[in-house]
This record gives sequence, C-alpha cells and structure tokens, in this order.
Amino acid sequence: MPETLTGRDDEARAEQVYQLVLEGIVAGRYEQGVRLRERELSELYNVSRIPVREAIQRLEQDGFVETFPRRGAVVRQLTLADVNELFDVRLCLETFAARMAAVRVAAGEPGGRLQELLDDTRQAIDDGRTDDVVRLSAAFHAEIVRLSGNRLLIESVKPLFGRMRWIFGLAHNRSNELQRDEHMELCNAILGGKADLAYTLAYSHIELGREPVLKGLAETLEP
Amino acid sequence: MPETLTGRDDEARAEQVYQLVLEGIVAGRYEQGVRLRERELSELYNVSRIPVREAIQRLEQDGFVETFPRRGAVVRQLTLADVNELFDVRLCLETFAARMAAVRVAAGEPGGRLQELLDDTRQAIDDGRTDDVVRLSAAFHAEIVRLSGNRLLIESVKPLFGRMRWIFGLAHNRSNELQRDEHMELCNAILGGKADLAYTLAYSHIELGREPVLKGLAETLEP
DNA sequence: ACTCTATTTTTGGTATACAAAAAGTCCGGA
DNA sequence: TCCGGACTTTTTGTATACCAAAAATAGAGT
Repeated sequence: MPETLTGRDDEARAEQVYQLVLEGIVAGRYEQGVRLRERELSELYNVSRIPVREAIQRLEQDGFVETFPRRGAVVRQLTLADVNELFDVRLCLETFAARMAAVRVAAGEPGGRLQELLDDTRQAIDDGRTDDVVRLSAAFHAEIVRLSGNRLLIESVKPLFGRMRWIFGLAHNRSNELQRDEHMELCNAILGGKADLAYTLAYSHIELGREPVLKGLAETLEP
Repeated sequence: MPETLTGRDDEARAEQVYQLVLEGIVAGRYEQGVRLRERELSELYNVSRIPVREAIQRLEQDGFVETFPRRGAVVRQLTLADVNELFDVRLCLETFAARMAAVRVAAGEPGGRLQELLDDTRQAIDDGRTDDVVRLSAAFHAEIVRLSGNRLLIESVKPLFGRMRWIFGLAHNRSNELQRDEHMELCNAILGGKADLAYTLAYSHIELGREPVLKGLAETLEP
C-alpha cells in the first residue's frame, strides 16, 4: 500500500488523511457502500483516531460519505438523481459566476488565469495527456467562480466540484475537443465583458455535459 | 449562566455544544472577534475537548467562526460584503427553488406546509409575537427550498439560512406586514404551479430584503 | 515608549480507557 | 432447512492525561 503518511509529518494530519481517503474514493479504491472504520483508517495511515474523525467529518460535508449515529461512515452511493441535482445546482451557481466574472472584467478587474488555462488545455489535448485535460478543465470552471469575486459562492461551489471530480471518475465525459471549444467561447465572452453572453454560454455548456454523464453513469451503475 | 448540559445527557454532546455556542453567537453573547477556546468551552459545558472540537469544526463550515492553524477559532466579523455575497447566492438558489417548487406542484406534488406557515405567520403578527414571525418567515423560505425536491439544494442552502438568522439578529428587517404580503403572493404562485411568476416573485422578494439589512447592519457596525 | 526575550497558554495531536449501541455469531426450535 | 432470540465482539462517542510546538503574554532592558 503506497498510502502512508510519509516524509515530513509536520503538516496537518487531518488534512492529509482527508486527501488520502478522498483520493481513494475518487479513484474507486474505496467502493461505494464500504464502511470507513476509524480504527482501520487510523492504523492504515498511522495516526490516531482524532485526525481521522476530523477527516471523515469533512468528507461528509463534501458529500463523499454518509455517517449514521453510532454506525460510522459509509462511502456514498451515487445515484442518477444525485447527478441531476448536482447539475441543477451547478446551473444556478456557475451561470451566475460567469455573468459576474464578465461584469467584473468589464469593470476593469483582471481576467485571471482563464486564457492561460485554455492554452494549457490545448497543449494537453495535443499531447494526449487526458488526466491533465480533465484537471485543467475543472480548473477553468473553478477560475470562473473565483473571478466572480463572491467568496461565499466560491465556498459553496467547492463541494460541488469535488463531487464532479468523483462522477467523472465513474462516468466518462464527451469529447474534450468540443468542451474546449465551448470553454474558449465562454472565455472570450467573459474577457470581453459580455455578461449576458457569458451567462448563456455557461448555461448551455453545463447543460450539454449532463446527458453524457447520466448515460455513462447509468452504464456503470447497472452493468 | 443557564448554559449547562442539563437533564438527560445521552444525546450527542457535540451537537449540543454546537447548538449552545451557535445560540450564543446568534444572540450576540459571543461578540464578533471573540476567541473560542477549547478548554474554556469544555469546562463551561462540562464536556471534554473532543465534542467541542467537533462543534467548532461545524461552526466553521457553517460560516460562524473562522479558525486559524494553531490559533483556534474566532467568532467571525460580518462585513457588508458578506451580506451582499449572501444575498447574491440566495438569489441564485432560492429563485431556482421557487421555480422548481412551482413546477413540481404543477406536476401533482403536494404543496407542503406553505399555506399553513403563512397562516401561522398571520396569527403571530396579529398577536405581536415578533420572534415567532421571524422564525416562521425563515421556515417559509426553507419550505420552498424543501419543495424544490433537490436534496443537494437543500443541503447547500442550509448554511445560508444559518447566516441569515445571524444577520437578522444584528440588523433589523423591514415591515413584517410587507414581507408577509410578498410571501402570500409567492405562495399562491407556487401552489398555482406558475413557475415563472414564482421565480420573479422570489427574486424581487429577496432583493427587497437586501437594502434594509445592509442599512441596519451598517448602523450596527459603525455606531 | 519600544524592542527583544522569557514565561505561560493554547492548539493539535497521541495514547488509553470505557460505556453503550451496533453488528455479528451461535444455538435451539419449528 | 430456515428462523428468531440470546450471547459475544466491534465500533463509536466520549473522557482523561499527556506532550511538543506555536502563539500570546509578561517582563526586562535600553
């Protein structure tokens, strides 16, 4: 097992445990429905139960596990309804973020790393680095939210992005090329300060992602 | 001090500590900027540090305290920017909830306790029970979100409502009468299945609440 | 008054213990 | 064989005691 708290352990233990377990869940090493026992994890990662509890608590907030009183934590079972709900909430928040980002850019705020992320994605696609494409794509969405300037929005969206990452691990997505094109259009709208256009483009871009993910997940769920 | 874990303490200690501290913050007993020391709280409430830590962690997620590594938790300082951000995110999520609630009612789902809450508010206003009016008003908003049927949305909105309660404790609101009229219109739109109208009414109702709260808070912040 | 140092507090973490609730196991009877 | 209840084991939630290291505070010297 490659997952031990190696090297400098002067970092926050709870944070490390959180990351490791999260990685395990997203990568599918912890299958859905599996119980996460405190002692088990604390022995596996060589920490006491306290950081483990803290990590589990955070995993629960972020929607990866479900806990039951006196029964502990279980890796959540993702349903199609969950995915639909996730896309609906993303539509609410990310379209607003796109509009606000455009408004702020129009008002003179810097455009952040938007263009840069887009260029990097281009490179990653050309090089066939699929993992990087996914990561950069997610970073693009996160950057838009960051550009909205609304800290509460950023905070509210964070758990949604975590879930997206998880879902993408289970259900593959549509063409990276198509997505990048949409990102480019959206990027131009935001950097051009065109708020309504940014809103519309963000809406259709997110909505276009729904069906493929639902289909992909449906296959994984019922083989 | 009336705040000790009295009676049957067979309930979750962490939950009780959370509630008690939260109550203290909302009621203004813990002023903004005050440090929340683990030992202090554990002695005050007669529990060990573990439930206290868990409670503080949850208070942080819900936006009531801020924690700094090795320095612990501090009651957050609410700024006007925070209030604006909160209203913006509420506009995103609650208007969507109102629309969805109307759609679902139109599709035959039950209308929940919406009408009932409205009637109770009427009574509370007539009786001059101001606290109940505020509580019922908040419950009305929560009920709309619940009727949206989106569990992720419900979850995402919960911390926002907690913050609203806090803010209303600091800055008083506009006329209960006016608000109730708006609630009534919104209720009718939802129960009538008029999705677009529900959306519009929810939007203006929330937006109308912004200025008074900002003004009220500005006075409290700078006396 | 102001800065630098020494002392005390406080956090984040470990280890251990224990009651009570779940979960798991076993056994006898239909 | 299958079922249901009694018994045993696990696991959580919490308490207590303790520690290193960082932060806050007090103190001393200029």
